[in-house]
Amino acid sequence: MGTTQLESVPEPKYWHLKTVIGEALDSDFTVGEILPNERDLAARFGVARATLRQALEQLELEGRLQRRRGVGTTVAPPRMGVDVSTSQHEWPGSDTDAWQAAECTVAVPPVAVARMLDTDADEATHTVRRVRMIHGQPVAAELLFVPAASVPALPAIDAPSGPALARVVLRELQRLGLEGQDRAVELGSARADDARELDRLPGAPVLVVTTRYFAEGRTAAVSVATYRADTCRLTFGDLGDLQISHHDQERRAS
Amino acid sequence: MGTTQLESVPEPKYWHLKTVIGEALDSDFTVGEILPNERDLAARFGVARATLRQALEQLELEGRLQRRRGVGTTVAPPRMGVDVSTSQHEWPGSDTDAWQAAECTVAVPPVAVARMLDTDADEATHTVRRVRMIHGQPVAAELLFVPAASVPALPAIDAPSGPALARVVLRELQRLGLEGQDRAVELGSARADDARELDRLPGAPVLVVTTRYFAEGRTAAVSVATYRADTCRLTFGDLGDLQISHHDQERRAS
DNA sequence: GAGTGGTCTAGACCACACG
DNA sequence: GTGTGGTCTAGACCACTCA
Repeated sequence: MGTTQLESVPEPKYWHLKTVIGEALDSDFTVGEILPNERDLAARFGVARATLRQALEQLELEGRLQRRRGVGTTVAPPRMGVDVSTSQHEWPGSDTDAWQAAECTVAVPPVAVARMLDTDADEATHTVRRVRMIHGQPVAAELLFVPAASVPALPAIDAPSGPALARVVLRELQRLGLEGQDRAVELGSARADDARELDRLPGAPVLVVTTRYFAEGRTAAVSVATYRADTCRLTFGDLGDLQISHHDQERRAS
Repeated sequence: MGTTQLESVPEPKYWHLKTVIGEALDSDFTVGEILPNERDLAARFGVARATLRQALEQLELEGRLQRRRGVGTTVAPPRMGVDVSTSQHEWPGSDTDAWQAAECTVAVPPVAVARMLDTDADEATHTVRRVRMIHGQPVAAELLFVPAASVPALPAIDAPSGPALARVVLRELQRLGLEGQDRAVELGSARADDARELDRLPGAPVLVVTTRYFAEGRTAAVSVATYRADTCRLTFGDLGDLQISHHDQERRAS
């Protein structure tokens, strides 16, 4: 009868920990500040390190913490709004926007992409690989699949390769025009190559944005872009500028 | 010199496990089939159960497995495409679509929502709570915040409450018309109440869709909908019908 | 009650960053 | 080298489902 809280529904420890630490982040820490290391924190809360880590993982998933091996755990800035809806009739990366370091090879796309492009399952396409940078940070890694049929002028000059070829392919797409697009978003985990470019570990949670581009009455290209789920809030429209921190939601009045 | 694989860059065990099991799912299992239990699987692969679980967690995150306490682990069906872009000038849930079990209270919204609504931080709004069902399964739990200013006809008849009031509020919104909307998607983890309605454990990964509805030149309502990240692929446009399994992406030709 | 996944522990060693 | 987070182990107990 000493305790004020009946334990009829025992909340998991890591869940309670997450709440406690989350509140501490709001009140006692500022963005960029370094937390005590995991062994100290675990001792301080009287739990095993694995349990403490479970709580930190959740907070990292929600974009509130950033952990780097060999460095430490820091308080993450609010997620940035990343606009994913280009104007309906313009190819992204047109001029001086945030896509960088294009590379281009010829490869057979995954069957799901081939299906969208309506090409044969083993037909190779131009495959542009590029990274989207914001504030000097990589936020997305993209593969853009462009069937030969969409860039008919190309085969004549297959001399350039790598970045040079990528630029040529993108320029040809501009000339093609764009009639519309289609999008889907789902949760995934970063492949090893994407993880490297996004400065994360393999398996890190990412938002996979699949875009179908239409031109001349058919699917002219398909893009698969993986966005860092921890740092990005994908926006469609003008919502991007707003300062939203979703965890505010936690404490709402009844 | 007996091994064919040089271990210069030792891949984590759970990562390798995930790949192996993932391939087995493609070749040896069918949707809905039950996997051996975790203790058996761990023994079979010669790893600790915690390591095996790390691999299963990743596969579940990618929507390829479904685990239920007391039951077992089953092969998940491909994610379903859920259309999130209602026609630009129509409120969702208009007539016979997939939103259900509306409830309505009056509550102070989280400050992030109040900011979008341009209401005072402590001003209460009508708060409609409903669940989106597809194929008999709950896929999303939504909170719709409607300031009193958006439904001026209401205060006169505040007699009904609960589901009845919810329907009245939604009907009033229809009358208001809709000029446009705005959306953002980010990764989150399910709060306890959402988790219950989505038939998941608290903390389960969800895609949080924040929508701003415009009418009469201002923000008429804000919706915060949490979609099950394991079973849903959010679509914007017509992409929803396509049969995409994203993990096809894994094995692409070089 | 038997069997499942979920939580938790107390260790150990490894890969990496930084001074 | 020292300190950090990342991986891994071999157990234990709990909450849940179902026959």
